[in-house]
Amino acid sequence: MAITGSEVDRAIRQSGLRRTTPRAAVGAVLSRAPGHHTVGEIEVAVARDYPEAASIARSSVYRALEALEGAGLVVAVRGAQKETQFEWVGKHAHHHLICDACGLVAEVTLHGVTALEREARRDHGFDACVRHLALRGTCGGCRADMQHVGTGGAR
Amino acid sequence: MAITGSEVDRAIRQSGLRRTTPRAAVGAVLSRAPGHHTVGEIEVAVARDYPEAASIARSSVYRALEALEGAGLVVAVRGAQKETQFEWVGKHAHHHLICDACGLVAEVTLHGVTALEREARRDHGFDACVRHLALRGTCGGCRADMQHVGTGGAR
DNA sequence: ATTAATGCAAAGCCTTTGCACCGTG
DNA sequence: CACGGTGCAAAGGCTTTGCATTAAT
Repeated sequence: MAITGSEVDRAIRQSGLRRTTPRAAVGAVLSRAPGHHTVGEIEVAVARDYPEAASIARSSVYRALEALEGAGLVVAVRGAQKETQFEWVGKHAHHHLICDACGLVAEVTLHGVTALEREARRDHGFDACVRHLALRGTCGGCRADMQHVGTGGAR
Repeated sequence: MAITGSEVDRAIRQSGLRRTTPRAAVGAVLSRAPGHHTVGEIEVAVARDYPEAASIARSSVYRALEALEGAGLVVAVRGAQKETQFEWVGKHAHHHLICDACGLVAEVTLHGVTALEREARRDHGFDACVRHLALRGTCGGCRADMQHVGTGGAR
């Protein structure tokens, strides 16, 4: 016990999940740090922020994330990198612009996504759930740089 | 050499890549079978369709896919499943609606995506490249079924 | 003839799983 | 008190990498 992130705790319980130390700690860490995080990062943050919780096994972090994801409190982002990344789901869905050149991750709101969901439902009878959407591409700065280099390879 | 997929061969060369047997075979197999394919499936298909090519190592399939992806001829889809899936990129970008309930994959065209790219560029100066977009959610049929079951879990 | 890609095999690494013990409801 | 979750450690499986050889330009 302990680790009373209050808000997070409530969210966990309201999802019908048992409030356990690993889940509370993982939830607290993620909710406090917006953005994408690997399991390793989460494990370190948990150990750092909750030394009292002593040892939270890595497998427990995985299982906690699985539970939280199932409850819709966390989204898993399986991107280009091998390691899956996780992110706390805030009030409203938001979106990320990930630059393949410099790795920059901009957090923005794309209104077009709503239109997209509507289109899927109206034209295809599909109930899309876009809790999180990441668009890959090139940010303005890097695009300018590429002009200098010339024939940039791919990736 | 051999395996003259003509069209695929040309695409490979025009991308500035060397046309090698593994690349040509992998490209031919993918271009002939629309949809997502795992490395294992591709390996089997290559061995089946090109017995003449004798042995194409699995690592070569991986490297060929990496090269083709870098050239923009193939897209990698890292979804919920552990195995990465690959797909040949046809003329126009298309989109997939993946039902989390029944696994159905519908291939559709979402015009809203273009608007989304425009929005990213205009409002955020970001040059998004959406070659392939998969929307997860629930298809019409499964949504109807869920009414019966009641409190459906997630995933 | 150069330079890069392949094949083979072994290592890597993230993730999952089994089982006994402990915490939660 | 019963059930579900946790810890620990080992297994699992997809992917990557090193090096000598072979193919492509």
